[in-house]
Amino acid sequence: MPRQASARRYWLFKSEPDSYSFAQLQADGRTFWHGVRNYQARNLLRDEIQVDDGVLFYHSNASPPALVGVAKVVRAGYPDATAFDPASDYHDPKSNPQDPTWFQVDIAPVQPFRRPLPLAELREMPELEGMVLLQKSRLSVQPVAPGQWRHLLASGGAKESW
DNA sequence: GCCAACGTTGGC
DNA sequence: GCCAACGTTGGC
Repeated sequence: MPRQASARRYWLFKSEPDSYSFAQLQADGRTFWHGVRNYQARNLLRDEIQVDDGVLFYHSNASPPALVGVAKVVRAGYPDATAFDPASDYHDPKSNPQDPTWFQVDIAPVQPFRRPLPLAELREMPELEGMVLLQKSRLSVQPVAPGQWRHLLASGGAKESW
């Protein structure tokens, strides 16, 4: 049974554009969001993030750091195989394939913001009071409240839905 | 490049 | 279980 539209949830994924940019996601059409090695983010990837959820794509360590586009979840959490690969930068020798520690989801691009929203500008928006990104948090996968989502899409000139 | 904030590790 | 030391993130 399909979920109610009201059950769709929203997330923010950070990526350094030098390693993986929104433009690259658009070129790829879809990607495996692998390499997350933080337990709080892992819990979201494994337990909370569902197909069709919305994703805000954030460029960290960029000039300026900014929200740059909208993506959607196309596959829910499953084990991150790079953890088992000794040749991978993300190899985790403590992770057991029988009981994986690290998870990933797949996302696909929806559309870029017509106007990227720099972090400094986000900090000025009263609508974003309490947003995880603006708190002292280094979480690379984090929740976004529905009101914040709507505000950000409107501000960035992106459509409400897909 | 600096460095503050944060998360993880490991000795005890 | 505490907490100091260490490594990483990420804005500036």
